[in-house]
Parts: sequence; structure tokens; C-alpha cells
Amino acid sequence: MPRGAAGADAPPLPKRDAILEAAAKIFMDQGFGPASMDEVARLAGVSKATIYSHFDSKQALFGAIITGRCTAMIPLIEAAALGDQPPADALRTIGRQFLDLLMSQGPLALYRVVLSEAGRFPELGRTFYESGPSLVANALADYLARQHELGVLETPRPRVSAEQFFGMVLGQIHVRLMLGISDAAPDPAERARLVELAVGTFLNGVARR
Amino acid sequence: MPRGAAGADAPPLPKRDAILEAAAKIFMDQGFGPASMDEVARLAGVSKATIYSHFDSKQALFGAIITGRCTAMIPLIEAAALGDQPPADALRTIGRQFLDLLMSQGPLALYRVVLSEAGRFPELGRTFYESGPSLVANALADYLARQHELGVLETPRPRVSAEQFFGMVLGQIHVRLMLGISDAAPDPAERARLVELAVGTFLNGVARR
DNA sequence: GTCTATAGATCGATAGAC
DNA sequence: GTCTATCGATCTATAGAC
Repeated sequence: MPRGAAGADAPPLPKRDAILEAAAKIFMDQGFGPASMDEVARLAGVSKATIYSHFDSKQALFGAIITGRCTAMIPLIEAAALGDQPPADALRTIGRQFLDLLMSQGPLALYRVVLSEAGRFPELGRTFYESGPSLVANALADYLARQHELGVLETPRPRVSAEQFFGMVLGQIHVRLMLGISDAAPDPAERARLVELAVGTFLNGVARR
Repeated sequence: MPRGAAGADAPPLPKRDAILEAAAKIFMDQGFGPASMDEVARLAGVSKATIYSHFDSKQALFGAIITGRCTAMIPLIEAAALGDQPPADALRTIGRQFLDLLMSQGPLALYRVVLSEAGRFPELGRTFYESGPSLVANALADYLARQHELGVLETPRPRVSAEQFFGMVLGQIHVRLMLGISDAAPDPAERARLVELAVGTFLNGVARR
């Protein structure tokens, strides 16, 4: 793997970048098994031998692509700083961001591919989980722990409560989307109503009395 | 497909049954793509030509297997009759059953396979959803609608509330299991605590005041 | 580094004998 | 119905020329 980390901007290895871009598209569209190196070569405009001069194997190329996509999710999630907003505002904000993120094409396709290959590439499952679901749950858990200490909310197990809140917001939407059920995606207005209902029920449920 | 529906008991076609059993094991273990008809034939103790005399194609065999497994989930779910139990009991019961079902090997492997092939076999996604997640959500939604009419709970959108309750119970457990995260499965005592916490928060949240 | 050409293996599906 | 044997297509990976 020459040139481990290139400069900030930099198109220093045009063919290598072309391979990465083509492989990303094909792996994300088709998954590991059905994707063929011939097709990657054709889309990248290089020969198959060139691919194998940059990457050891199909598995290595796949791993590089998917790991990159997983870590690319991290900034999307870390942007959600809850600070010391009132609980209703904080939950509404992060709930809405969470729902929008989970319904967007990129993370959805990435989750699909990682799931399909979690057996063959166990470390990818952990990388995905820690770059996505775990990170967002930790962000909310930190907020809930603070509100618990402040005496505002009754959340003695903040990480569990955080997961339960996100589970509430999501309901079965993600399952329907993953299964390809038609009309599975609620429009923005309905999404707002779902988040509002979840926030209301959750806050009622964990309010200090 | 000879002998559309056999008699009640009946091992009338031993080779056909051997094929179905072997194919079920291999498809559930490996998924559609990686599974090979040679391996099915070997495990079933027949030749490949015999398989093709009973089933038109690999796709047809796969569809028969998966559809059968999906509809086999139905009795497991319809057993959950909530009747007119008090809300805390009803939610505790169905929440615990739901969590145990989602964590068991059979449905977990089936969900994994259906997800992987939802692109190739769109109708399987719908069959799975309607035999499993939708059925269990409807069962709880019916109960919540009744309690709403009785003035016990404030659940004007019972189907949404049902999905939100199940999402709460599950948290990120299913995601971790599907991704192969080690130590993803809570033991029975922790499972009981998680359900208890979800029931408490949810009922507090939707209680009529 | 990059190409063309191909080795070597696997797989779905079928032909033809019994 | 069931078998053996095989076709034809596809795939990963590499050898060898430039």
C-alpha cells in the first residue's frame, strides 16, 4: 500500500484514486460477493492487473473501502452537540438528526453491505458499530447522565435510556427500509410528528416527579 | 412442483424432503449467493439432476425455503394474546416474548438472509415483514387501541406507539447481534431489567393524567 | 506501473443412459 | 425419477511483454 497517508488536498495517484472510487460504487451497490474485479477495472478505466498492483486481493480492497466509509460517518455524528439545551429541545434535535441520518441512502447502503459481510469480515461489524450507532448513543447518554445528575431527569442508566430513545424514534422504519418495503419512508412532516411523539412519551416517562 | 400440498403427516417424497432439509440448512447458513447446488446435493445425498427435477432453479428452491421459514414464524407470534390484562402485565409479557424471539438463532439467521437478498427477491422482504415485525406490532397496536378507547392510556396512534414500544425494548441489541459484536446478547436477568425499564418509561409516558 | 492474455477453479444447469 | 458426465459461463489472480 504505497503512500499511506497523502497530503491534505492532493490527487497524487490518479489511477489509485480511480480504482478506489470505482470500487466504492460497485461494492456499495452490489456487495462483496456479486461485485467483480473485472467490472471495477472497467469502471476505473484500468486493467485488472493494475488493481492487483495496488491492492493485495479483492478482500483487501473491500476492507479499505468499507472501513473508509465507516469512519466517514463519524463527523456527521459528532456534529450533534447537545450542550445544556432543555431536554425537549435536545431530544427533538438529536432525534430528528438521527432519523434523517438512518434514512439517508449512504448509511443505509453501508449498513446493508456491512451486514451481508459481517460473517466474512467480523472486524467490519465492530468498526461500523463504533463509528455509527455506538457513537450517537454515547452522545445522548452523556447528555442524559448530566441531566440525571442535575436532578432534571430520572435516567440512572443513561446509555440504556439513550438506546431506548433512539429505538423509539426509529420504530420499525429502518426494518421496512432495509427490507425494501414500498412506501417505507415517512415524509418530513410525518417524521417530525414521529419524533414529537417519541420525545413526548419519553420525557413524560423519565421526568423527575 | 409435484404434489402441491401433501397429506397432514406424510413422508411421501423422501428425496424431496431431503433436498428441502439440506437446502434450508445451507441457504440459512450461507445465504443465496455463496450456497452451491453441489453442496445441497451432497448434503441431501442425491444428485444435482434430481434437485432440478423437483425445483426449476436455484432461485425457486431458495424462494420455497425462505417463504416457508417466514410463515413458520406466524404461530410463534400469534400465541401472544394480550386480552384485557393490566397494561404493565401486558407490556411486560409481550416485551419479553418479543426480545426473546428477536434474539433467538432462527429468526436472527432468517432476517440476515432475507436482508441480504431483499434486492434480488423483493417479495421475500414483504413476506418476512408481514409474517414477523408487522404481525407483532399489530397485536400490540390492537391492545393499545382498546386501552385508549377505555380511557386507560393516551395512545391515539396505537400502531405508532406499538412500534415505539418495541423499538424501546430492543434498543441497539438487534443491531449488535446482526453485526456480530461479541457479548451483544444480554443474559436473562439483564433482559428482564431492560424490559422493566422500557415498560416503566413507556407507561409513565402514555398514562392518562 | 501498466497492459494483454490466460491459467485454474467453481458454479448453474442439462444431456443422455438406465 | 435418478444417475454420471459435461457444457458454457464467470470469477480471482497471475505471467510476461513493454
